[in-house]
Amino acid sequence: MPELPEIETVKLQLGRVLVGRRFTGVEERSKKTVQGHLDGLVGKKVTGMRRKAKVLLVDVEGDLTLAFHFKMTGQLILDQDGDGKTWRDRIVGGHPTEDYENPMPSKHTRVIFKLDRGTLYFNDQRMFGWVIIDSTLNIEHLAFLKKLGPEPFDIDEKEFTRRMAKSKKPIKLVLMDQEVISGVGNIYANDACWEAKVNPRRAANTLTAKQYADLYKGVIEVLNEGIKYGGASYSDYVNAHGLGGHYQEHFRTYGREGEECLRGDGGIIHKFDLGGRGTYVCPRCQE
DNA sequence: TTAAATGTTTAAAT
DNA sequence: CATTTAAACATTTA
Repeated sequence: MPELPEIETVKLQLGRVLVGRRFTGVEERSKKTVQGHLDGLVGKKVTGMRRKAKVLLVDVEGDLTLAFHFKMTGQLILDQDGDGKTWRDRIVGGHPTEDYENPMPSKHTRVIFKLDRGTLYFNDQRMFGWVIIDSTLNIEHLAFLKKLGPEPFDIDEKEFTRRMAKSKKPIKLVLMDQEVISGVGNIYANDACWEAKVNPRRAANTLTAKQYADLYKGVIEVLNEGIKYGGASYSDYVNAHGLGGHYQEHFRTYGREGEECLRGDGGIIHKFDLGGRGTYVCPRCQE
């Protein structure tokens, strides 16, 4: 489920307990998920957690770093007592599914990290996600990370405008282009456009100065709100566990097809396809 | 049975 | 070259 706020939530919640733990074993269940040699982790402690856009970085003793990309359906589950059975001792993050409370490992478990206390499971239903282990330096020089644009938080309105206005593509696609700015995916792009009263189809170089400014503020606002609410999830598993993920209750447009616009302007949220992704607009305030 | 799903890459078409 | 469209990756669920 991974957009920036969801990964940030995993970093914060998981980081609290994972930092300081020591790897005691690894099990690679899906070869295609992993790049590098995980066995180098055994005997080493986690020293820190970082995030670059939608990529989670776990720093480990000996100048090692693990990089996780959740893509559409990646999730991390830390089972703290290590029996894999009950969910009450778990810290879960990423794509919300029944696996949040199912016994671990499940059929979607791709990598198992055994710890001195507890077990960490990387699950990924659709197997688009990846885990890369390498030296910290090499991870930081990964092509994937190097080509990422800055996160919205790291640029000002002027730079945001400059970057957006370079393209004629629909503004929503430019928002989601990780090489222009990074961290914004489909949900937050939809909501940011609504915040700014901008039609997602509008050519990115044709917005008014006010619209660029509003869009910049909108992106920052929805991302910050996402982080504040602990990311988004479809199910209520996370809520039931008190482990975060309430942003879905605050979606502006995403998943609200047929519902009234939250501005109360009487518009009915309309869904259409843009660049192959579900796109939601209020025809009243986003024209 | 068909469509769609919170990501990214690649190729082909315009 | 810039942009658009489609498909691919693999699986589940509505």
